[in-house]
Amino acid sequence: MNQPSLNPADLDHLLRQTHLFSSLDDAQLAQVRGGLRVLQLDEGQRLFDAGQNAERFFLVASGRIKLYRVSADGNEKVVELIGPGQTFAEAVMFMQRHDYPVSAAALAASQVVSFDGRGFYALLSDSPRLCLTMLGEMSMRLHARINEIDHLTLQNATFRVVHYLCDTLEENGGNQGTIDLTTPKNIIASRVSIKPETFSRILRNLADAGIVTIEGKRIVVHDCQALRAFGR
Amino acid sequence: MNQPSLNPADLDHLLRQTHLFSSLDDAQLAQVRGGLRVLQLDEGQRLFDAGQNAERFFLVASGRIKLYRVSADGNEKVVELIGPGQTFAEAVMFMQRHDYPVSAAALAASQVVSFDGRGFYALLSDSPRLCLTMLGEMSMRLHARINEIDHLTLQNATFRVVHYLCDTLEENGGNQGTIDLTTPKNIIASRVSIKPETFSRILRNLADAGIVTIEGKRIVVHDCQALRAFGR
DNA sequence: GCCGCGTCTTGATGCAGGTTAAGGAGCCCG
DNA sequence: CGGGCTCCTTAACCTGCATCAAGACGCGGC
Repeated sequence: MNQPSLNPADLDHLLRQTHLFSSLDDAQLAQVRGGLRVLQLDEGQRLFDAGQNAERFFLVASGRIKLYRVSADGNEKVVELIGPGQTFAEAVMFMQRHDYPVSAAALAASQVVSFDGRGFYALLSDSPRLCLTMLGEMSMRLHARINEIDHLTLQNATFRVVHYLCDTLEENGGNQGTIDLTTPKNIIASRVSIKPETFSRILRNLADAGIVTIEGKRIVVHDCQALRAFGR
Repeated sequence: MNQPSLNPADLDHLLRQTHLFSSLDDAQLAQVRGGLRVLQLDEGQRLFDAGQNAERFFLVASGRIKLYRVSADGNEKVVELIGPGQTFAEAVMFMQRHDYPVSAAALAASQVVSFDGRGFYALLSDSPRLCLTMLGEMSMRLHARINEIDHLTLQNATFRVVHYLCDTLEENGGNQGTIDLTTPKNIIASRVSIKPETFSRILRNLADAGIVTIEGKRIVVHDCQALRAFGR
């Protein structure tokens, strides 16, 4: 629960390596620093709810955040998983209706830095370079969403699982072939839009086909080629 | 096929009422005009394919364009329908991989204006106001995509049809209660991610429930309230 | 150790929407 | 008018994934 509060040096390092802030000069960075707050979140703690008025955006320092939607009948869809070094909810600043389109909650104890949207908007309005960085960031997000829609409508559940495994494989330090599921399986299932039962079954199919080995929260991928090929 | 080529006055009018260009001064608008081309597309004609190198973005003057993806096994998903006055593929300019994420084709004979991406990028890089307009535009798109993911994962087919009907109802001149389907039903079906047969069935359900009347390509909505309520 | 609880797996059954197949309704063109 | 399009509808059947229902496997607390 009580992590040591982010020290100034670490915070500085975090800000400087955040892509969104990469084009800022010292004065601008100082202004960003002026409006920030550091939050400690317990496991399960909610950060904001969909529909809530959005004045701030966020950067994860440690832990893990889920962005999700809940339907009228209580079903939950995890839209995105956010890890250390990643920002979220920046795009909200530009929306006509000024509120969060998703909810956010901590999957584990987390440290999150929040920034003042208004202040950052001011910064944007006289720094074209910053704007272009932001535009780049947003077009990446947009593209990712189009891909997700593609996967939901043109591909099946197995494909989505395989895709998720390959993705986390290459972002978790190269092609070691081993994936440590930091995230609970039911959350991953929701992320790829299937039920936990189905996720379990699909993993077993992959194991039965000799493509992976499941050891609890550790998945060993034997044949990355075959894995990609397995989804359709 | 041979529509009269867009005359200069109409073109001027079109550019001036396009939201994306709303903040431009005369000099900037002149620069935009310098890099544009007017295209005449026949029904069914493709404008670009997914994966193709993207140097231009577009504005529809007349007609109707579909943006879509095709899966390995030949299935097609219409991601968006673009009508007169709307722009598309602007976001592509900012992507690292510089190519279209979707394909585009004309659903009917159309006139489309295309713009030079590089030139516009230059304009952006010294006009923060233009950047902010662009950011607003993109965050709207992003939000729309999140909603679509929500609808695909948390709502059912009937909901999506109802939602589509309500949307087109209010964008086609107020709540008259009558929708003229300018777009073929199989395209609409793909847009809401169902098969034509299912679309047909759902419309009949709505008709059987007395909520709408179907007269070929014309749908009369009797009770907009009940229509909204019918999706779950 | 043993209990209690949350996560994960496995099997049996159900159902929304896809698939297949067979007309019907326009509509263009001879 | 009639034949051949393409688009749409209807009906019978099928299937991928959800749902429901039991366990099994941790793992922390005492």
